Amino acid sequence: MPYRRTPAVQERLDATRASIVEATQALVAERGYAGCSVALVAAGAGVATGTVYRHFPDKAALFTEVFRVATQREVDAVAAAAAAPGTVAERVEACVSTFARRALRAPRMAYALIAEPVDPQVEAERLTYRRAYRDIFAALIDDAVTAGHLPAQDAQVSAAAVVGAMAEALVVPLHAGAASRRTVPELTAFVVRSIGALP
Amino acid sequence: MPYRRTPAVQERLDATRASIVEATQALVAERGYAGCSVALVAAGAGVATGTVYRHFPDKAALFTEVFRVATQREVDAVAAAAAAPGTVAERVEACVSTFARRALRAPRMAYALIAEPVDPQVEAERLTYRRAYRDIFAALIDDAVTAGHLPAQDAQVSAAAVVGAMAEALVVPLHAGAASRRTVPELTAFVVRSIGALP
DNA sequence: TCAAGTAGTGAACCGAGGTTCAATACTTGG
DNA sequence: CCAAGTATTGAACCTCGGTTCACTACTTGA
Repeated sequence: MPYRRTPAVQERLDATRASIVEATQALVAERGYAGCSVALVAAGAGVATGTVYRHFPDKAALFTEVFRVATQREVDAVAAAAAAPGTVAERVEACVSTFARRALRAPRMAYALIAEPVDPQVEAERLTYRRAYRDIFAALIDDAVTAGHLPAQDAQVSAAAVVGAMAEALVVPLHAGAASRRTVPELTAFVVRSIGALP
Repeated sequence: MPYRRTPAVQERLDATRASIVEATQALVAERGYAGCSVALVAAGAGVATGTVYRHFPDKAALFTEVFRVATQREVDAVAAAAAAPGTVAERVEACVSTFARRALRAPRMAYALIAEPVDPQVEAERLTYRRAYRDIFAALIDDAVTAGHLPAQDAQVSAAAVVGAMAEALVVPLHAGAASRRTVPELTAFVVRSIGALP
């Protein structure tokens, strides 16, 4: 009975796969999707280009996974902020400032996740995650409207608009490399007003 | 004294150029940038591919011009709405509904202008036009704040957020092909609230 | 040590689509 | 009609980065 894939080997395989993902993340964070060839990824991970294809069917799949992992981290952070106790305004403020501060702390990566042109497969993933953000805000808004803390409104539309407002208000600062000190509080105030909450 | 470029010839050249631009617009409106090869553009304009390159240095230049013309039309429409007399709320409402209605009337084109992945040169143009939209709203907000009709706020941030809100709230409807009847009024209400205007 | 089988390699391959250019068809003033 | 110059053509070219695959190096249990 010859070769079997032992736990030790599996572990090494997993480590290689992880290092590929890691190298890709690092490259995206440094130069965005644009400057991210498979050859560069492989070099970054210390493997041959062919090895990348033993772990991912194609480049899009690799990028999709990297995008998914990075974005899920952000979504989780915002969801945690939304789950904290407090008034609607406080919770929304927490969400917005969490999102904005994290984005501004890693501007190149944030730009890649939010706005950089990507191929259609990754773009589809981006839509999925925008929906995840939207759902967080929609739930918050829906509850507050039901409880009478917010004026009647279509939570889906409001939530989508909030997500767009956050993204757009940060695109220019992300390009510039840093936001003015006032951007985050201004944006949170904007969002609080937009859903009709009292500060 | 042989060949000179006579007015008649110049007219024909201009017409060819225009038909190339027109064919590109039609193609983008129909299938987006993704399904828009130079060969297809040439076929649509009834010329050979080489002819396209006698009018534009490269594909990106052609696309940039098409994008610019199409977007300028939209910006002008919104600017006209902003210039109409009325309260801040009324004028902002007019801007938002103008933008939204026009987008929903030509969803594929609107998606191409607002959100479809494009190559970096066209993306740069997109940023320029987002800034144009932003400037319209920023001027409106600035004036109203100065006049005491709106609470103090950073007009640049608010305006950027408004633009993002409009874009994002429409992306899903544009993908779906049509918006719910409520989307436009909900969005206008959102924007009016967001800048602190009284309806 | 060995046979069976898998992971890793990286140079070569490849396709799609933008771009070029030699050849052709026109246009112009005389 | 002609010479000089221009517009048009479209098949061939080129590029470039994703993908493949024959080959090598390992790993495994007996």
